[in-house]
Amino acid sequence: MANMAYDTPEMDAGARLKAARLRPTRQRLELARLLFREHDRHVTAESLAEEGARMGVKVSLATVYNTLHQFKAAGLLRQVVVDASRTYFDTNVGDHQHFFVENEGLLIDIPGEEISVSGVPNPPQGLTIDSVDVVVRVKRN
Amino acid sequence: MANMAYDTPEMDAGARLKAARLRPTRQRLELARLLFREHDRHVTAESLAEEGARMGVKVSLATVYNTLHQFKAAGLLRQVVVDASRTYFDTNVGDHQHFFVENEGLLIDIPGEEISVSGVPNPPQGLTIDSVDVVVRVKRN
DNA sequence: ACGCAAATTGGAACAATTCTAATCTATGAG
DNA sequence: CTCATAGATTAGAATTGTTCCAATTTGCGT
Ligand SMILES: [Mn+2]
Ligand SMILES: [Mn+2]
Ligand SMILES: [Zn+2]
Ligand SMILES: [Zn+2]
Repeated sequence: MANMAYDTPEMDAGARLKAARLRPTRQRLELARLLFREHDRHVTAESLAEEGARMGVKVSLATVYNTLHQFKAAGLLRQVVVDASRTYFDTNVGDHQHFFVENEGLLIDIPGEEISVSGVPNPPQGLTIDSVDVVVRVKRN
Repeated sequence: MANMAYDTPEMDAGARLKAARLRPTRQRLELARLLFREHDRHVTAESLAEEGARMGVKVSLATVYNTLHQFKAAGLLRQVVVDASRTYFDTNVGDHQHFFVENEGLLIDIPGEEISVSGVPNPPQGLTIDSVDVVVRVKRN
């Protein structure tokens, strides 16, 4: 077997779950296949559930929520906060930022190398930086 | 009368509403007084409603929501998206960014002069930049 | 195969927000 | 001033996204 990165898009769903120490249940396998079929997907619980339904995957909405949170906890997904009423999950866990198309609820990646934030002051005493998130809000002309 | 900026914190609630072309109702006046009493406040509808209740201001929650949105539309407040389950409003409408203390739901201002974002690529065709928002997520040690 | 911890599920519960339709009020025309 | 009316407020219902719950099912080590 060729040398392979720990977590690659071409890694199959089973291996992914194993690496994350999550039981490879039918639901998790099928959701992982949907999620990691392509790169850089941005989904909400609802959108993923719908996609599952369309693809004939039988999973309850509760399980979609559970799975997204478990994948996030396992580092397979990251959560992106751009909208006060919906939670987005991102299959791209690397360093990058986002354009957010307000009226469409669409997220577009900005590679981490392109963008940079400088001059972030030290946080107040007793606080440690977790992440620096940039959201470029854009509107369709 | 001394020369005065268009929208200053020391401006009284009535003048503020007049400048924003909003009828100076009792509720709007009282909420404006609470909001602009100090600089740089970050409130949620719930927190402002509670504060009102504490201060003996009689306003319904529906009106708090209406008022926050109207103030925002009038440019008196800006909305800050940092949490997927709550909407924050900011009395500081100038250029600045935020620390967000995750578990406490607390927002802390970062002056706009200190922080700077560079390398934002041009948005995809047909999209125009609305704002560039930086959220530095921090955790209590 | 069995037993059991872990996972799934439908539906109830929740929390934040918006909506509705009835009532009240600021305002400006007369 | 008085009044008519457009605009504002309100209680409570409705909606939405998400979490919780208790019952059932399933993956997996023995
Ligand atoms: Mn502020
Ligand atoms: Mn919600
Ligand atoms: Zn992304
Ligand atoms: Zn602020």
